[in-house]
Amino acid sequence: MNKVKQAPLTTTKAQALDLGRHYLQTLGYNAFSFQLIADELGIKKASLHYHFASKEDLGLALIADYEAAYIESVEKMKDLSALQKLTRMTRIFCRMSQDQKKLCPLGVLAVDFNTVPAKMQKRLLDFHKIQQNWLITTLKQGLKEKSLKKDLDLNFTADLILAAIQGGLLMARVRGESATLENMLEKLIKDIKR
Amino acid sequence: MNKVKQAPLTTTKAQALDLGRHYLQTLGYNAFSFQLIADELGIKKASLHYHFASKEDLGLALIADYEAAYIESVEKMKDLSALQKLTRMTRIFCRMSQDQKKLCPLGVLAVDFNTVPAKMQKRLLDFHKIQQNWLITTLKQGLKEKSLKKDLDLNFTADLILAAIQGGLLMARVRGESATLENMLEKLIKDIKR
DNA sequence: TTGATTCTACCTACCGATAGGTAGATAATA
DNA sequence: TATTATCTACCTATCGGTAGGTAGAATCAA
Repeated sequence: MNKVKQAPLTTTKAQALDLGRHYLQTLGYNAFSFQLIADELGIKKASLHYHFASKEDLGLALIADYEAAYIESVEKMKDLSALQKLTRMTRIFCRMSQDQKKLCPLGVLAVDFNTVPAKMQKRLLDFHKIQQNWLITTLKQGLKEKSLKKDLDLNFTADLILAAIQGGLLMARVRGESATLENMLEKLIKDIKR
Repeated sequence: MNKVKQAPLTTTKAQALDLGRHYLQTLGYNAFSFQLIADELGIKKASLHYHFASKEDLGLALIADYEAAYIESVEKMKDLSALQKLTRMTRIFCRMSQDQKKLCPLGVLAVDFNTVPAKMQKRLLDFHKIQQNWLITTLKQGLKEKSLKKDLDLNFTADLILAAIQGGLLMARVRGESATLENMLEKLIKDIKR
């Protein structure tokens, strides 16, 4: 008797965000449009502006969305060993690449950085710092667990992993294959194991 | 008496290419326009189409231009040791980042890959393979010269260096500093030294 | 319970700006 | 005179964004 109205499985706004992320990851920020998303949803572009007042709005929502997903998946790993965490984390990006050679939204927006509103630039930097800090913390955990080489340079290693992921995603797209990325990240972790 | 007409120091076409590369590296492929370049040159957009019939034309020229510069600088290094080559090569990208946090044209076009004509996609792959092969060859040279660790995985190391460069450039832009990239590439080379 | 009101989520129709690109005239040069 | 390099003027398509309207669901008051 209560809850007569069944809520839609996914709202238009949520679907729009999904499509937005898809097009951001495949086409880049400047090559995807409200029109593209609206067409895919079967609604009018103006209706999309009801949910996202501006492209900046949508862009900020996409970053927030991706960040929330990242934080959630990191949260899920909190009881794992450092090595397990690192492996799972890299697997996220391998799957991303396997899925139509998509790129990390952060990497895409880094390329489009200079064409994006200042507020988005700030969010990007904040998010990047979160990723960096998580990696450093996880590497520290690995040192404590004695699963990583004890003379590891934490900052360097964290940056190298982040760069390898972003660069590897680019290379996977150009080559049209994700295997190299998977091998690279796998070996990279093996190299820091003691 | 011969050569009455002094050739312009740089032709309009060459200047357009320089500006095109500049905007490609700072804004991405889809955010720079003929208008932008024409304005900067002080000519009309239509006049630019005299030199480059289409944006694809300009894009192909930019790739060819960058490739030529790459090959030339590689040619200049041909008598150096492997370690010197690697150091000089990474320095090219460090300077790129120092110069207004520019990205590698290849990395930019990898992000815009799906929005770019097939002919450009092919050239990108070709060029990428050239870079990869050069790195592998140089690493082999390093093995012969006994300056690199003898158990080095050549393909992995070459890919890692390429990825670290592309990813590092992205990170440098988001962070607004190039120091990390320089440190990263320096340490990466140190790590493969024996 | 009914009627008025407000809210949600869409619509049509349009705006100015800019994109890539073309036709054809014109000026300067060899 | 033929070629090169530029111009003016225009095209169509699309961009992000807005104005104003509407059907239907939800909320609130009598």
